[in-house]
Amino acid sequence: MTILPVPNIASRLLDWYDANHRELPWRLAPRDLASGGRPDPYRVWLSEIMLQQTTVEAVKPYFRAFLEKWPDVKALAAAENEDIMKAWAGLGYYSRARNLKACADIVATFPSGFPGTEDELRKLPGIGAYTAAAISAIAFNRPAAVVDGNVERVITRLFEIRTPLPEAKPEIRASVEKLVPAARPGDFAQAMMDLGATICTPRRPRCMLCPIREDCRVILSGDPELLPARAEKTEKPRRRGAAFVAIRNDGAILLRTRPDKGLLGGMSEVPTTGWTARIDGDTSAKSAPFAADWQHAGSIAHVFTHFALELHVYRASAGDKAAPAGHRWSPAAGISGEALPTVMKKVIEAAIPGATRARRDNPARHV
DNA sequence: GAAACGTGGTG
DNA sequence: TCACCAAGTTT
Repeated sequence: MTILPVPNIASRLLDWYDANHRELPWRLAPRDLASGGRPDPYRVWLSEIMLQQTTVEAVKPYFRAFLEKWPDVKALAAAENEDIMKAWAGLGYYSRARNLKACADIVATFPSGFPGTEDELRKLPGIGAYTAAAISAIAFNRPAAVVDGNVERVITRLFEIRTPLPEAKPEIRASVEKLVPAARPGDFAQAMMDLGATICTPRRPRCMLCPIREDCRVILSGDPELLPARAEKTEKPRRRGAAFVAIRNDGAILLRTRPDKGLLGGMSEVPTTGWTARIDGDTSAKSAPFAADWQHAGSIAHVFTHFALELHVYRASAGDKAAPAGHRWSPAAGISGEALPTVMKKVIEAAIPGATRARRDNPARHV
């Protein structure tokens, strides 16, 4: 009797990918892919850094803006750090922007541009295990085991790995290494991620549409939604503080720049009481940058990865006062172009509604 | 290994 | 309102 060969998991996943892959700004157009083209390593790198812990939809406009401003790694290396921080503002995890620039500076000195091996990529700032494997596989078509959050979800369900993360990581990696096909490792990596993003979703996975459901252990014996299991997380502390929006006669706002390291490193902010300490900060107007008729303008709430913050916002007219040491007056028309993290945009909006919105007539508007 | 590090979407 | 989570890296 004849036994028909059963296509293996990678084959079926790639067939599904060919028919169902997402078209994304950093991916090659289908016809270029069909003719054996490879995506530009610079674009792959840029997109992968932006996509770290960040949704595809959030990344798209930033990716387009960066590519327009800095079309290649040499252009990015030639850019001012400050301009990169401004362009990154709102995307979060700002150390990525600093590392992006540091990495560009290094790669711009390499005659052949980005290296293609995981080991070499791994040495560059901002590139860890995942990103090194992703660039190596996607841009250079090398058989790297790409393991991100999507892949962890797909693999733990496929093989019913009930060990909680992060303890299960080595086992997951070993499983992926066995699956990576020699022919199309880059497409395989992206297929796994697309499957995780569109079919094997965290909640309510669409198992009926899954190209590898026949191989899936958990679909038969359990609830896919329960995997991957995760170690218990610690409780998120709440912190409080006050923020001060000083407004000069011409509408300029008093700003300062945060230190390069730590939370919101290198980003701009209005003066505030301390609020990154473990203890609650002062929420009164007592520690304002200078004496003035500070008016309470309400409070804003913002949730960071490891703590929730409540900032009481105070507003005052500052006349034509000179900026205190370490501070500067930012012209009203240029506020939307400042490197302001979202929490600070909330603060300024609470004091001056509409102040941070980019306007057509605003020359400082970025993007 | 654990903690620090942003933000926006979703149920 | 809240908890979870998203193409993770660094210290």
